[in-house]
Formats: sequence, structure tokens, C-alpha cells
Amino acid sequence: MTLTELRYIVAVSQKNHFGKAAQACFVSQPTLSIAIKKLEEELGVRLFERSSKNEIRITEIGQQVINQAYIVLQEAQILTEIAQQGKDPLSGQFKLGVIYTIGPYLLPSLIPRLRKTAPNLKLIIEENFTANLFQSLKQGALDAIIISYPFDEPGIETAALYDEPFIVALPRNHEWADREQIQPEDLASQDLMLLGAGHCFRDQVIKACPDCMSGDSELTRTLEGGSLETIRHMVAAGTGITVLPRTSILHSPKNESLIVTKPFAQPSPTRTVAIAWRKHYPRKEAIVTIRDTIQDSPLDGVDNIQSVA
Amino acid sequence: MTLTELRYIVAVSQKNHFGKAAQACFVSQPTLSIAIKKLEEELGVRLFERSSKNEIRITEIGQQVINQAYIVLQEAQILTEIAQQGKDPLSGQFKLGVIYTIGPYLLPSLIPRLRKTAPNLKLIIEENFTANLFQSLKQGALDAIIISYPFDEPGIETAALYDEPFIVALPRNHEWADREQIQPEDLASQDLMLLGAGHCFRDQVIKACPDCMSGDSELTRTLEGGSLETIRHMVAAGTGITVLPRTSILHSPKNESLIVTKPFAQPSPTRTVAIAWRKHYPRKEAIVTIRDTIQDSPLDGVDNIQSVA
DNA sequence: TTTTTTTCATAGGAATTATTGATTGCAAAC
DNA sequence: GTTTGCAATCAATAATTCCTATGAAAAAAA
Repeated sequence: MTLTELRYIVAVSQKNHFGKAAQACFVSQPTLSIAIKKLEEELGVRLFERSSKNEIRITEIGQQVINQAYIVLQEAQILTEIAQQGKDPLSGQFKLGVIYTIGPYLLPSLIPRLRKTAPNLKLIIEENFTANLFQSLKQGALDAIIISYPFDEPGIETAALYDEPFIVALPRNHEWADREQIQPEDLASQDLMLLGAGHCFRDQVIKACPDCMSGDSELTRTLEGGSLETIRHMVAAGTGITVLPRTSILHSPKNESLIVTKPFAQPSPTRTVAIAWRKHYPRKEAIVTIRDTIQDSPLDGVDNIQSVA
Repeated sequence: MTLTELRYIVAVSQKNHFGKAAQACFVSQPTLSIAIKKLEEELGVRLFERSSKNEIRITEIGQQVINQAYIVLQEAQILTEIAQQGKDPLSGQFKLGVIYTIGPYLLPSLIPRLRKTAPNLKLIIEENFTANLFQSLKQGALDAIIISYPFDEPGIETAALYDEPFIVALPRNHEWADREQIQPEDLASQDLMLLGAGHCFRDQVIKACPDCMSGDSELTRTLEGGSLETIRHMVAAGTGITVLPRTSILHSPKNESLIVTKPFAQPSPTRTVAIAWRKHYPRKEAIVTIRDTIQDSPLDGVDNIQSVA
């Protein structure tokens, strides 16, 4: 049985005439006759009662079969419509993972802009650690993830989005409050607060300021389970100092005068934020759109990275 | 789009593996790959995300398409089941027309026996004049009709069922009550009651007893709108005499002593009852079954006619 | 009657499409 | 690096679809 054959019998039932039905199907009359004969043989049932002169007649069982053929064809039509609707890579769900230290600062501006550039894209957000996001990406639970370099996994492609300098956050009355800039090595002597294990930003800070974790620096503290916002509040409370990605301070309340931020001495420690997806992911256009949307109106204080489509 | 392609994508979604899916569909892996590629191109949508090593992944739109493919295939399956059920020519509706002068006598015995020989046949009965039955048969409103010869129409085939002698019905106290048999010509001198125009039996009686309608026989009366039963009651009431087909008296109450029946002198006027159907009617088996059912247990007093299958 | 017309079935051949085993290419695992 | 597993590709062949031309049957017209 083929859908074409079903279309043929439906046409015959509508035209009551093999020749006209064939015309309606844009085939020759023998083509249609043979196809129907084949279907009748396959079903083991005579669908039409042919008489040479008068109109053809539909058998009782033939009518039932034709009614069902309508249903089959209709469902097939719905299938193509489903495909048609889903043709747009910028429609449907898009599951985006973002690491904890980017999500709160990137998403508030990204989401409303993405609603304009891709209004049919139903964004579903997950915030998590890089490792968990990567697992979900690999398993297909996420369509793309936004993480920080270095990130190099087999089967995964990435595109850099922007470079984000690190800055130092101090309590207003800190001894460094008057400094212009900070040397990374100086942090070892301070009450430095870091995120818990799992946050890549923690590792990046440690790498930028290697001394802070050396044996003699017992001032450095890890806040397991905490977030950058938690740490920032602790800085404001005078508990210690910390290192933040610059985007995290651009979105904080302007009048937050309890905290002072200082840049690092050049070349400043920096992280590169990137988007990653499975190599064979079929909706690359959606990823390009997200990347472009992020870069079209960059966050203050970060440096866009040239697209390498 | 073909049903085969839909079966392929369903198989892939079940096996998560092109090779195994191909095996399940009893085709080679390239066959399945190409078919799916073709479907994806036709729909303009990527259904599967292929990665070399790991299992394949179904895209969001692909899942929707596959869900719909299930529905299409299921409806197609229902179609074949409908055909399967209807394969039996002895199932479904069968619309049988019978003329007025046969129906009341044949059907009471035919219907219960047909329920045994063809229990799935849903018999729908129409009683009417030959001409009307023929029209309905030609138009397809009836599947077969039971009429009396002569009956010869283009595109219609017939098979004789049985020969039925005519008999004369008299009031008990009629002058002929003691006769052994009646000569057709004698009827002209009697109060002969006939059915109205349209009943073929009327014409057959007139043909058998030509004198009864000649100018000098003003005793013959036509009962428009009447039936054989009406006429029989009038005979019982002594209004006149009539000619009946023999089956009509076999089913009358045994103790109906107000009427006396007499055979005609040999060769008795007789009618041949036959079944007729459109030449191209596809369920000939149903007709053969009805014919055989009538003849397997013949009505009393009639002569079966040899089947000429 | 005979002829014509209508209509579906059939035949033969061309074009298209489907199918297959063998091969290639790719990515991951050893 | 080599092997392994998987899907894509290739080239040859098989199957099918499709068309034109023709045939057969029956009704309508001459």
C-alpha cells in the first residue's frame, strides 16, 4: 500500500471516473488503473465495480476503505504541516545551559533581545557547573551551553563570545581603596574569598593568582555552595576581598557604595566566555543567532570576539 | 513521502541505530539511510542528529514527526484491517429486492436459513414492483433482486431459482368446487380478480388466460393497490375467484376452509422465479449463497431449477 | 444491424527510483 | 597508531512507475 494509491482511490471516488481521476492526479489513466488494481489485489478486496458505460460504483467495502484512506492522507498531511512549522530552526524549544558565574549577568540582557531576533524560540535555561552542563550537552538534554574557556571536548564545537577581565572587589574602607590597580600576586596577603569547587571561575582566579593558594596563605577562604552575589555581600560587610568577572559588577546597584572595585594591572587576568554545541547539532542557525544576539549589543566592559562562522 | 519511509524513521527511533533499524525493516543499511535522507529533504527538516560513535539522537521536530508517523501508520493498518474484514463476500450489508408476489412467501423461510449459511450477511429487504426493483438494481441501490421471468436487461445477469405453477382459488361453495382441474380458458366466464398494473404476476395471469381480458369478459376486475392476500380474503368472502402462485397458498393457515384451490390442467401455467444482479457486481459469492440457500431446501410444490453457475 | 463512442484494461518500452554489497570517511576507544 | 563501529557514498543492478498505443466491452447512434 502506498499513499499514492490511496490518493488514486480517493480521486476515483470523487470523480466517479477513472480517466478524470487520473487527470486530477496528473497521471495517465493506465497508471491509475494499474495502481488501483495493485491495491485491490494487495487488500484482496474489490473497491470499485467497473461498468464500461455508466459511472463506476464504489463497493460497500470500497467505501469503507476510501473513508479510511481519507483519514490516512489527512494524517500524512498533518505530518508535513508539523515538519513545515518546525522547518524554522529559530522555532521550538532551545535548551541553553549557562554556568553560574555568567547566567545572572548575561541572561537579563540576552533574553529580551532574543525575543526580538528569534521570537519563536522558546528558550529553556539551566544554570549549573561546567561539568554538569557538558554532560547534559553530550547527552542531548541541552542544545548549547555557555561556558568559559578553556573548554575542549571531542565532538563538541565552540565559539568564543567575549573576553571578560577580572576585577578585584574591596570593602570601601579597605587599605587598597586608594590604589589604581592591583597586582595578582598581592592577593595572597589578603582575606581572599573564593567560590566552591566546581566553579570554573574559582580555578581561573587561582590560576591567575597562584600565590593565594600556597601553603603560607591561610587567609584564602572557599565558600562552598555560595555564589558571587553571596561573596559580594560579604565583601560589602567587610569580611574580606574577592575577585569578580567584570560583568558581575555592571549589573549591581549603581549606588552600592560599600564596595570598591579595582582593575588588575595589565595584562589583566581575563576569561573568555564561549558557546558550545555538539558538532552534529542540526540547528546551527539557532546557535549563530544566539551568538550574534549576544555580540550585537555587547555587555559593557567586555571585548567581543571576532566571529569565526 | 511514503509509508515505507515513515516505517523507517519509526524503526530508527525505536532502535536508535541505523543498521539495526534497517535489519528490523529487512533492508540494507544504505537503503534505509537514503530513504531517510530523502524524507528529510522532502520535509526540509533534519529528523535525526547523527554522530558517528554514539547512538543517534532524535531532534525535537523529529520526535514530533515520528509521533505523527506512528499515527499515519496506525491508520494505514486500520485500513488493511477494514479490507481484511470486508474480504468475506458473505459479510456486510446485502440489499435484496423482491417483488410483492414472492416476498411474503419466500422470505419467511429464506431469512432464517440465510442466517445460518451466511451469519454475517446483514440482509436488507425491499419489496416493490419489478420495474422499480430493476431501477434500484441498475443504480446500485440494491445488490440483487428476486423477480419472475421473463427478465432480460442489458448489463444484468440472472439465474432461475424455481418454477412455480399457478393455481386457481375458489370460494368453498363455488360451482367448480368439485372439479379436479381447471382449463385456463374457463376463467373468462368467471368473476376473476387480478392485481393492479405493475404486478408482473397480473400480466402473467392475463397471458396464461388470454380470454379473461377480451371484450366480452366484463367480469374480470383489477384491484389497484391490492395484494394477493387482499384478493385471497375476497375469494374467501365469495366475491369471486382468482389465480395465485402456488407458494402463496402453502403458507396460508392450514384450516382456511373458506377457500378451495384447484390446479390448472397440464401443462399448467407457470412462472419462473429468478435472482438478478449487475453483471459486474463484485460479491457474486453472496448471490450464489442466496441462490443455494433457496434451492437447498425448496419450498413445497415448486420445482427447483438446475444451477448453472 | 452496423458503426461509433466511451471507458477501462492490457502490453511494451523508457525513465525513474529503489536496493544492494563494497567502500569510504569519521570519530572514538584501545 | 591501530582498530572498531557506524553512517554516508559509490556503482551496478533490480524493480517500479509511467507513458503511448492498443484492445475489449458495452452503450449509443446511424
